[in-house]
Amino acid sequence: MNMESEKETKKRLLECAMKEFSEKGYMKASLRNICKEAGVTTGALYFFFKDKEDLFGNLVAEPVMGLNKIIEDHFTEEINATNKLSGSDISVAALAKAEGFDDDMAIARLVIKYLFEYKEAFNLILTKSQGSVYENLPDQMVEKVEAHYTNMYVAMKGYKSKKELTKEDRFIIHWMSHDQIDIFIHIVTHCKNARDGEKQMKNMIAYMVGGWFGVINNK
Amino acid sequence: MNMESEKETKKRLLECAMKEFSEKGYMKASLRNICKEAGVTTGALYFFFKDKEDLFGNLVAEPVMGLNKIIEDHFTEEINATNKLSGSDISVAALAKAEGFDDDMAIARLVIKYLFEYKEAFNLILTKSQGSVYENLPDQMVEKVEAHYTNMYVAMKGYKSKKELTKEDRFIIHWMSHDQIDIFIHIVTHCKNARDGEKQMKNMIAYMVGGWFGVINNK
Amino acid sequence: MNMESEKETKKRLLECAMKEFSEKGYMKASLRNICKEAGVTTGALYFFFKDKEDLFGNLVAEPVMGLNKIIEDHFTEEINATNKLSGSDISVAALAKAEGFDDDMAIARLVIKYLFEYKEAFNLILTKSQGSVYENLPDQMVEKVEAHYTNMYVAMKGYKSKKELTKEDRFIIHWMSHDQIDIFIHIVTHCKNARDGEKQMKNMIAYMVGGWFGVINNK
Amino acid sequence: MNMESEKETKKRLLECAMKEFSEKGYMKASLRNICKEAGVTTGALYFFFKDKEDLFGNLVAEPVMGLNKIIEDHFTEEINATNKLSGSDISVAALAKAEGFDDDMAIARLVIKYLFEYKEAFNLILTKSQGSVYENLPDQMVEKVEAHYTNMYVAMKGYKSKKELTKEDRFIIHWMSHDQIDIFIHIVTHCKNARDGEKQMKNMIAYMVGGWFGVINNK
DNA sequence: GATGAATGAGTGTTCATTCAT
DNA sequence: AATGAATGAACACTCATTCAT
Repeated sequence: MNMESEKETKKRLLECAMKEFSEKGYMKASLRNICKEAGVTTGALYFFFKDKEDLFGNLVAEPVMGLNKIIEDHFTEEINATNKLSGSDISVAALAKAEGFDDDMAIARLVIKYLFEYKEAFNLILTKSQGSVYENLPDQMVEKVEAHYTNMYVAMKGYKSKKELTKEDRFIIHWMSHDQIDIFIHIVTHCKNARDGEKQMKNMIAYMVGGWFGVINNK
Repeated sequence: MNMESEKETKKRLLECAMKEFSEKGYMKASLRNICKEAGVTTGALYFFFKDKEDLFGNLVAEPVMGLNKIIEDHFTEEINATNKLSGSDISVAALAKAEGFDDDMAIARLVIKYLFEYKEAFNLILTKSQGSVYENLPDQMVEKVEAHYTNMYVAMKGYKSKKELTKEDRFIIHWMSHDQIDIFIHIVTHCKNARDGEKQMKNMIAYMVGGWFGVINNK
Repeated sequence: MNMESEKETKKRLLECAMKEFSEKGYMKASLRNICKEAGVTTGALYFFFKDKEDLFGNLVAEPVMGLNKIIEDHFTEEINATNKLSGSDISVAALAKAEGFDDDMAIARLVIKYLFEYKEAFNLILTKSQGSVYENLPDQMVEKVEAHYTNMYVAMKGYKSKKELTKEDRFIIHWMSHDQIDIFIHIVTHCKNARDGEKQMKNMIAYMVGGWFGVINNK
Repeated sequence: MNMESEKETKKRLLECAMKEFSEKGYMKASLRNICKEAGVTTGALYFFFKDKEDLFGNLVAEPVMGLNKIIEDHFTEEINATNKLSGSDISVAALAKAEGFDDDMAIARLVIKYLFEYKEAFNLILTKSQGSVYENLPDQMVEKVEAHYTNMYVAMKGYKSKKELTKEDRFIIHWMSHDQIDIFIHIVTHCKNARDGEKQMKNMIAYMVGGWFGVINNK
């Protein structure tokens, strides 16, 4: 068990952990099983990882941070830009329409590419993390998108400020933000690779853009 | 513990189970806790319920079946109707456009009303059932809707038969079916009552209808 | 395992626990071992006791409370009595000398009798409780005695109030309080029964009284 | 980690061990923690020390041996001297009274000075050694003192030989020996330095001497 | 109807220790 | 002189479930 392993034990543990977590979910996954599968004792696992949460974290932390960075880099600067324009002129609406969604497609492509780079990890977080600290990740991402979408919505509706938003406005904005994230989740959990993902995304963007106009023009 | 309880034990167990499952989710819920809260021993629970799954089932089975009936009553007969029409004439598209969504709003109203009648139960199934046999209920409902939506999609696209459906078509149909169900879930988990739910639903239907046309007219 | 046990399992567990704790001390005692010895599974133990601490508590809590009551009943009322006399007259010193120690012998007899009633338990607390919540019990008892002894010391020294106490006074009072408790501990851990304990106690009281006068008359 | 450490690793390990043992006691102390604190791996510890017991021993063995030597140098020669005198004349009692306690004060001063020289170590042995081979050190020291005190007691009582000692005599001798050791323990655990220790000791010696006469003159 | 007792397998985690390099 | 890796046994504790009464 020396010649063959040589520092690969950790890798093996991570692989087996990925398998176990993927099959049973965070809570039902058994560290004993992971170790048995990896051919080591439980003590070995605790040499490499602090605890169950840490083991799971080693599988998903990096991808999550990378994704957060991508989203924040994109949306926060966009929010700043929009805020500077706020209250200015009619072209805001036009801009939102014309450029907003093109932009979205660009970022979406980026996100999808990233999601598939770490497909396994994101599948884990998105569908098997209940019980871990990552179980609310989708919600957290929705929150991040929501600020951006609120601005877009205000512009497209022709509101002069966020203060004009009704309770119904806020509800549908939340839904659309949720749905945007859900689209990404759906793609990464239903497509086998990034190319396929991007291909399907075209229709989904069309769906979402159609949805937006449906909402904006409603009543 | 005799005069006061008398056959109310089961009711009390169900109430406490609802509370425990809602707070901790199916897996983390402890039967011990439920019994302690209900003021009985674990043995009592096993007199009324076969096991943990059965206890959970008693909380949600009826609402689920009721919902299934509503959906099936509506969609299966519609599918039959559509199938008889299949391949016939241009009016199908018109019908889909004109009546399809009106119809959808009607059924949606029905569904929402029903969901809120058993709000607690549906919240349970929809957000706290991981680990139980109900964890895939949303997916199962998506499947049911999908057949109906496939027909609608075929009609609106002007296809002569389902055989013309591409892989991309099937993918977006699946997504839209999923999204339809998600709309219901979103409403029942985010609105406090049926009236509020119906109110928010108008925008969501607009979103969905907009999305459909976005997809149908895409490219 | 039914006919023979019949509600005696708890008793058997307590007996085995007493044995295990006495042999290995609180920390090194193994619940597994206790259960094995008692012929039940670990789950059974947890039916009767909340956790390790609770099991230990069941062995010693009652005796401890009883002892506390005896001590408090005796000393707190005596402190009240002394406080009412405070600052009054010379007879206080006389009283302390003449009656103080007689009184002590009376209470000592009471305490010793009680200690031997629960000999095993007190041996446990006094010598094997490290790691449990009872590990500081002797210190706590010292504190209780200390208030009483401070009053006695003040009276015997002829001080008008506690404010006259020097740092050295306080130190020796603490030591003598500690020693008083230690006498009880010594007796219960070195004598086989109450009769023997009382017998030895006479000399120990003589030692303590002699010590007091040695201190009071010092310098 | 080379330039700076260079053979200071052992010293660092000992320092960290002292801290850990002092905080948690022998049993609860974690070698892992000690090594982490010292900035080395557990393997390093095992290069310098055989095992946990050996590590603890390295902190306390030398002081313990030193103390033993002081006590033995003093008491054993005294016992020899007394033995030679045994059965001789009345002056023995006088000697015991007059010189015995003066002598005790001298040796006590020596002991206290030594205890404070290795204050940390003795605090460790005296209050944190449960679970290690040193846990009975106080008892061992009591044994050593006991032989000496037996002789003193015989002399003061005017017995012609040890054979006259009753069970009660032996009991109170054991207690007084125990108390003598306890006085040292109390001082080293309650005083901050040797000067303070010696100061408080005067009263304690007065207490002990008073106690002795109380016992000798009893009944 | 319900209790009280008990099972047995499982959980994550910690520990002192070992040893090839 | 020290590391990094790994062992293996132990730990307290929790769980759903069973069943005689």
